[in-house]
Amino acid sequence: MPQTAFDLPPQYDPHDVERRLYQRWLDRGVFTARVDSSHEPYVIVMPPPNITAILHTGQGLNNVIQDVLIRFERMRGREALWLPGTDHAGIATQNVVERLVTKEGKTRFDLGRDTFVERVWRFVRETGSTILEQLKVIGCSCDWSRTRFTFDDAYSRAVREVFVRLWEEKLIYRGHRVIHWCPHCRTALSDEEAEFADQAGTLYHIRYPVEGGPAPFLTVATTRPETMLGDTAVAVNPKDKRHKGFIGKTARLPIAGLPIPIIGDDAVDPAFGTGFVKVTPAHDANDFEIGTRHKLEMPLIMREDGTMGEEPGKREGERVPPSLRGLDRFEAREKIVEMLKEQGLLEKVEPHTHAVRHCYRCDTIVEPRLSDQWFVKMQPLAEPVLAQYRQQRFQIVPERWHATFENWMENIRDWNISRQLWWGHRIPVFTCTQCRHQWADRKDPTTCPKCGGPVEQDPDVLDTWFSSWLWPFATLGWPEETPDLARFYPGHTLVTAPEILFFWVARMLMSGYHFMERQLPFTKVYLHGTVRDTQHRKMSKSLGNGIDPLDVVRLYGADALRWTLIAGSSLGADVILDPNDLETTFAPGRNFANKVWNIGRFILAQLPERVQSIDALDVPRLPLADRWILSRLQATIRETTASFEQFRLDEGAKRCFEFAWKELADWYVEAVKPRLAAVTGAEASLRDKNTQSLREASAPVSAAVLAYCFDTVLRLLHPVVPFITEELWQKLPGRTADELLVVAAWPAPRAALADAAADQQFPLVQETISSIRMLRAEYRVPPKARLAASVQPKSERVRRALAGERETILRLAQLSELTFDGTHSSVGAHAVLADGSDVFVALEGEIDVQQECRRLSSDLSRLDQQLTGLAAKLTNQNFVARAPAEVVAKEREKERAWRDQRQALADKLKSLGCS
RNA sequence: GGGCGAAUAGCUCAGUCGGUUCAGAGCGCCUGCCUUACACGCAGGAGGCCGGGGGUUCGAAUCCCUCUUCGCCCA
Repeated sequence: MPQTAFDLPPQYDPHDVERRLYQRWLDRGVFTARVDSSHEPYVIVMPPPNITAILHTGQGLNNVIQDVLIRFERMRGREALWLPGTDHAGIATQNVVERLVTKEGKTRFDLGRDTFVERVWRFVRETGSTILEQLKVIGCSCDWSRTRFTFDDAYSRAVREVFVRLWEEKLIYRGHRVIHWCPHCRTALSDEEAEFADQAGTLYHIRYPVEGGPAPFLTVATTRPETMLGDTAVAVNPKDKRHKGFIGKTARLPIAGLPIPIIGDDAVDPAFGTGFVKVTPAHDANDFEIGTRHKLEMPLIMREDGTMGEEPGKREGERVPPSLRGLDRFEAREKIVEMLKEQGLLEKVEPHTHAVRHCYRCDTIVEPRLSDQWFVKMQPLAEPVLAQYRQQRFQIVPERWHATFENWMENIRDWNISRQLWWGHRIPVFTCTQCRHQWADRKDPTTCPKCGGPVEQDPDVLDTWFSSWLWPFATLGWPEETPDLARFYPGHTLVTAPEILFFWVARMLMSGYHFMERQLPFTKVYLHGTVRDTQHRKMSKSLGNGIDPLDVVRLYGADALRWTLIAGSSLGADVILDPNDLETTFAPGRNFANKVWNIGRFILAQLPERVQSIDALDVPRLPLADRWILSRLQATIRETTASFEQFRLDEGAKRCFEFAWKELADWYVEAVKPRLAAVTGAEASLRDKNTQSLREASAPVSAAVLAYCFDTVLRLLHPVVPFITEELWQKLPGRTADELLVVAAWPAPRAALADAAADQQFPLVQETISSIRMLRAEYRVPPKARLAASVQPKSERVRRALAGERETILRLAQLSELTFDGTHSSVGAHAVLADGSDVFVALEGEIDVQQECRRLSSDLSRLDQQLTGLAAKLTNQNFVARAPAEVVAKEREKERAWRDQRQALADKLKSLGCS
């Protein structure tokens, strides 16, 4: 097979490669987990994105992390299953489709429930898998044959089964209480869905006249004056001495003009506002508690859409005056404040910043509202999971989430699972219109099982999270006992953002434990960071500070995107990207890919058709450079593997970068060029027959080493940058047409190739070369000028190491001559290596002795400073006595080397006649 | 109000067990190079009181306390 490496373009073009390779992986079915294999499974379930979603950078990060892990474990021989899918996302989807319907000039009410739901299904069929297609573009190796949707028939059966079981276990109940209501989405929300946001508001101090009290009026402070129409009491803390005389008296509610009692309740905070609190039981959760204790009336004074008044069909006018009826709650607020002002009842207003809950889907301010909803009793589900956590049966990484998780689990609150939506799993609760019997059913009943009367189904649907909390097993076919379920449950790692730790992760742990015979769905939860802009603001559509990952793929390639995301996020830390400067943000990834490409281009061009196996080499007899690079590779394998195992993906990626670019390309490749050239005949300047034969003999060896190193580092890099590595790996000699890197074996370190001596000695070669290069730069020696140099090694061992790499030093330092006897002509530049070895470069006529003196004495004084510090340490009895012997020994060794170095410098200064 | 995290080079960040020539990387900057794998590159270089203060220790970027600034979560 002729080498085609030089046909490769000098710049890597990802677009050509990515689509083709991804298709090849798909065609070969390498992402499909086999249910019948003998390999131990490794399972990740993807956090299902909403069907309305298009890929943003945060999801990019989330999925690339999962892809790195799944590719890593797949290569390690596990039966890897990465299960993808989408979430039907009740509120979000209903909102999106409602907007589409609005554009058509209609409302969902015009269409009616069935037609609207059919319209949503059409939307799902048309665009529901957009984001999954986008994941393919960035290289995600999901098992697409197992793609699931939380509204699939089978999945829906699981949801219903879970509801009915919980019902039977009496863990589902009907609650009458104040919940979070989104007037825009017209549905209830769970505690988690109603997010706090600080808001600059106003505190209104309002006077309520008092009948026969200690004062003509009292003053309440509120941020929501419009709710006063629903007040049924004023409360004070009975311990509040200021207001004691008021309890038992009656206040007259302004505007509504109703008498309301003044009551005492411990829940009132005397320090807030005036100490008087208006009590609106139907529109405030705390007031509801007070109202319950005092058996107060609880009138609703707003409709579901957030306008003032009672619901249509209900009695109007009792509390909301006609002038306010139908007004939006915020317009009503202004109007009420105006009315109060006119009546002289507005005492004062002051700015007041407070946390207000907003709908997590539409950002509307949530209205607390009294209503009937279905709740899940959570404590019985949470308790055993918390116990499992404390027994370390699963782990949250990074550990700092520990307290947050425990705190939430300990104080878990019941979960409002009903949503007043049309798009979602219909709640399977049925009521007999005749005998009022109510029950949950796995099948849709036609008649009441008790009396045979007609039945009605609850009109509401379930919270979306009530289906996604079943994701790890409902996706595998539960409640059926499928082979997939038996094989791939429980899974292993869950990768997600901390935002949904409670929404989703905690609940999955609970449902898994509860419904899957006490088997937790995964043992590791990796919570990664958030993608932010340079001002540390979360990327979001509304801020316009997002980065479209597909733009990045188009401009820089998928590998560049992946590289930036992985290398940029250390364990659990946020990733900062600059949406205004994609070049600075993503060019490093592209540049690295290009570097790998060119390393490949060079190596492939050098390799013969048949390359020796690394096992065939007599490793201890190899040149130092070979032994060194092989040893560095073993370290790279070990460190990268360990990093990936601990989710330290950035570390693993950077270690490979270091090896490929710095160690392999910058040093080893450069070092072996002469040896390889001897075979290709490109460099004919061979000095003698001995050298020639040595070079010829070592060319196949260098090829073997290069091939092994490159093959291995491609494997190590593959999880992070799958495309370019696959493309190059397939071009290595000896590859058969059907071999794929994606399923190649993860490298194992070979103990025989670790070489501590080479690790120590090659850096001397590097240091020699660097010091000569430094002198060249210092004296502005023209790049092409070849110089004569002489090194006086500190020891015989060093001499042998340097002499063994004489050719390397000659080439990389651009020398014409190199001796190891330390002899030198009169004029030249000097350097001293860390171990005290002496370097001299002949620079006839170009040397400035003054400059030479300055440089060497500055080195000397730096050393002196270091030595003084070190001496102080070593003469400190406390240090010598208390520090570990090993540390003391190291310090002594350091001192010895520095003294040698210092001596050599001093000698040089003397010989140069520096003052 | 309670809790968590962050602060290290101009920028974005590593620094895991307190001790290695530990003060690092990438980008940016300066100097010189198109050295036939790569200018998306090569070689050399400048640049930091490790946020302030206090403490523990033989020894602190690293552990403790405190202050300042920023971010997040929960009520």
